[in-house]
Amino acid sequence: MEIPKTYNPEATEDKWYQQWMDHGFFHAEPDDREPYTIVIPPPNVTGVLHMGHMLNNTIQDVLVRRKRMQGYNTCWVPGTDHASIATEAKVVKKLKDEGIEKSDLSREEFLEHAWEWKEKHGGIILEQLKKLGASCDWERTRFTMEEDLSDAVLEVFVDLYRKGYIYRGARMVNWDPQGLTAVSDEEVIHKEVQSKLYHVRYQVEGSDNEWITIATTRPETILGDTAVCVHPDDDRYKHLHGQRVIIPMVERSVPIITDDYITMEFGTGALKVTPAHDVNDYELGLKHKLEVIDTINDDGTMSEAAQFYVGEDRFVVREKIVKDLAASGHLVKTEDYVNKVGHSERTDAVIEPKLSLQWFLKMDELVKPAVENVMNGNIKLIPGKFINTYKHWMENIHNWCISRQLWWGHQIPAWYCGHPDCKDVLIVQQGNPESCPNCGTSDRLRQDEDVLDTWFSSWLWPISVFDGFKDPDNPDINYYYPTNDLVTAPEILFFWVARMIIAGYEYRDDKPFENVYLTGIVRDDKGRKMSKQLGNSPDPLDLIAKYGADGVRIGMLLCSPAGNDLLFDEKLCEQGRNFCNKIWNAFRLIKGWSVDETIAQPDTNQLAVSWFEARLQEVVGTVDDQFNNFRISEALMQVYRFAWDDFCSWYLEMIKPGFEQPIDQDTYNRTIGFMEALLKLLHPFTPFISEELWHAVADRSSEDYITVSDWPKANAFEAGLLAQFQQAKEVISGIRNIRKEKNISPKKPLNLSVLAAPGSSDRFDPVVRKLGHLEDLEYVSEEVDNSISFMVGSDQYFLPVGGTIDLEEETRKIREELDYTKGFLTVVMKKLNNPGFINNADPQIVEKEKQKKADAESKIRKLEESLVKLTGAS
RNA sequence: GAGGCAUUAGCUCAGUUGGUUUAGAGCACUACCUUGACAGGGUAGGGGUCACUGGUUCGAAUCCAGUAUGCCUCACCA
Repeated sequence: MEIPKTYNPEATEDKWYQQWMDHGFFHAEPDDREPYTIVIPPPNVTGVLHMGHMLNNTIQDVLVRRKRMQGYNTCWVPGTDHASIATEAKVVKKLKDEGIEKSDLSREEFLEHAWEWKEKHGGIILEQLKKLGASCDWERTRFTMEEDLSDAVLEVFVDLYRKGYIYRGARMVNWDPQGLTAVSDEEVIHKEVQSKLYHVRYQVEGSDNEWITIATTRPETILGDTAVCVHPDDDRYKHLHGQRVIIPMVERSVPIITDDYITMEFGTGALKVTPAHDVNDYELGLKHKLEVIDTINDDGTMSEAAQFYVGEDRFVVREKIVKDLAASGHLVKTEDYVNKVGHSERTDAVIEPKLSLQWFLKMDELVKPAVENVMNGNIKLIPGKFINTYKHWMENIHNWCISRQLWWGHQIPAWYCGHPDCKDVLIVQQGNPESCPNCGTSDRLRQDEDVLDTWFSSWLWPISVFDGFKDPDNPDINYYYPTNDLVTAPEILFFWVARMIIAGYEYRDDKPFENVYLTGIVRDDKGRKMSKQLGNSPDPLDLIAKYGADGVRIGMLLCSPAGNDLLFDEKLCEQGRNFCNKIWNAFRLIKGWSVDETIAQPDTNQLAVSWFEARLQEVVGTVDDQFNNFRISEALMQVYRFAWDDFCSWYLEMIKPGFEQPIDQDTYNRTIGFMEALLKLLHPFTPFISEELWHAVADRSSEDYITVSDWPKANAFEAGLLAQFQQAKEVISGIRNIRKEKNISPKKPLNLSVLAAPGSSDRFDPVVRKLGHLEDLEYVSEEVDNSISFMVGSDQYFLPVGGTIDLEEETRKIREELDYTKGFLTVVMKKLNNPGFINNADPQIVEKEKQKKADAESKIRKLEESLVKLTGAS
């Protein structure tokens, strides 16, 4: 049989994925088994796969595949998000590139383009997930803007409106002048910016030369000032209370007001008040009934009301106004200043606080069960450190601005009647109203132009994907909800996770999921976040082409402790690929053996099998524990070492027949069984190669796939066996060590003499013989002359190496070990001589220390004897 | 500005309620081996006053306080 020297992912991945699909292994329907359910964090419908998705979905797939093998009815629901602002921005840009302005299109025309774009690019990312091996139930793929899910969104809006949680009002919102929409507080990213603090003096009205100096970072808003505010207790300004000042350039007279909101120490202690363009100034304006002059247009240019530089961008105007103020003698000084400026998460434009009519959702009531059930552990965040962050956010939550001035999304189900008798009467309902309930006419009804925030649909995801709104008592929602695990990035803990929890309790009176596993952020090897702009993010599909999907999955998981950021390095994928090759070659070795059913099982093989059997049980137990604690990276490392060290380096070496010799039937069968168990443990991590080898290692029926095989169960095992083998391993290492030091060929036969301590086991002696390449192994009752010795535990081993022995060298080695052991004994004795230790420590611990003492003493005795012998001989 | 999290080998990390060798793993590194699975391999080895300073304790990488550095989240000081 010709087996290639290396594993070829290309030749296997698509083949198995197709077969899994053909067999419907990923599709789930409710039955009487226990369900295990994950809903995917829906990626942007027009997005492409990046490293974050790669990590996130690999983890989900690992969890799902293991549960599937454990016999759960697993359902991983995939889908995409319409991502209103991101997608709309892309479509606008695409149209612009074609010379079409959004403003030239009607809403309907624009949406046609948008749907066209969605049809063309939508779902690419889902196809990419298949390359990764994601075992989603593709028959359940959902999209947040498909009909059923849209209906759910509107239904929830109407319901919350009727419950009094949703209101419409004029408020200061975060305005994105590039996206031309309001965004929620959570979508504003505050960045530190090096800017200037300008000190500008305003003349007191009616005075000759009396001035008040304010400090501002935004001189362009001076044109909209409607007051100057000082602290009531500020002695510097007390004589000015009640007076008025003249705003430069626009020459407007405005009052000097007082408010204890002012920090006297900051700047000059005098604040210019621009109610239209600052959140705090707006509050001051309301309180002091100030005029509001909106000097900035939606697109960030100066408005007519500004009077100067109308139509020019606010940042250009800032420079110009500073020059004007300097020229007119109003600018007192300019200093460097670092402040935080809000930027739009989606467009990165500087956010402009703007007064506008928006829709809001009141959060204070809704949030209560969501806080409670995370705090009481009903929903677990993993790692737990995020609970603090969650709690803090939830307790300081603001009302959620849910309207967006966009077209791509769910249009708000609210109508206004333009009839003169009923100015702006509001109808909120699902579906077009036939007529105005107030005046009875229908021809002047118009729907609110805005759409809803994207998250206003995705917060319903765990319910809506199972049609829990359309049909709240259907078998799917009853069976799958609440789901089990959610795997996502901490970045969207508030945007999405918290809000899903809120919606879950509001609409199902139950949590949406039990565990939230928060992954880290993928960074490059220099710790920078991977991003398109930096160009430091490898294309996941390129990586898959280069290292195979399994290799990349291992690469991702090797560096992904839960909740910590991971520094991704392509070398890890290489390591993953090498590991796949290692497994592949183990298979090659086994398949290369010829089996002779007439030969009896040699002792070494019998021992190897019993040891490996025990070791397998131990590893399965450990891996299960790690999975249960979401320590996925560690579970992988455990399996990795089990495969590489235990299986390849020890087990296969033990049972390997001599060159061109056959192996006995028993051992061969057991080995195939072990290989199968190993492949099962590997399957969640490396689905493709494990499926490939599953079929290569034995003949399978047409329904027999590792994907649907049973996960190994951890059975009881003989712990003593593992300890005895450990001893044997150390003896073998000792022999190898001496060979190396003495330059003896690894395969030259040697004789080993053992001076055994009472109670030591000789069970693995056949293994020591074989792997130590021993001619003979004998037990002696006293030290052997002319040989080199080493100790393992309390047993002493002697190897006659022929030729002369370097006495000095041997003496030095023994002294070294003696010193170490004496040092060790000292540490142990310190504890045992300490009455506090004896009296306070757990008796079991004391017992262990006593045992350590006995062992060390016996070892010291033997070493000293050897030393006497050596020096005595010289 | 307020909270939170971290700091262990060159790198990435374990170290599970304080006591399992005078701290472990993977990768990287060094030396040697290499025609019978794998040079993408094997064997062995070097490498850490567990960030710093105090404290609690019979005993601290582990608990407490402070310092330093880094990261995250929240926040309306112009």
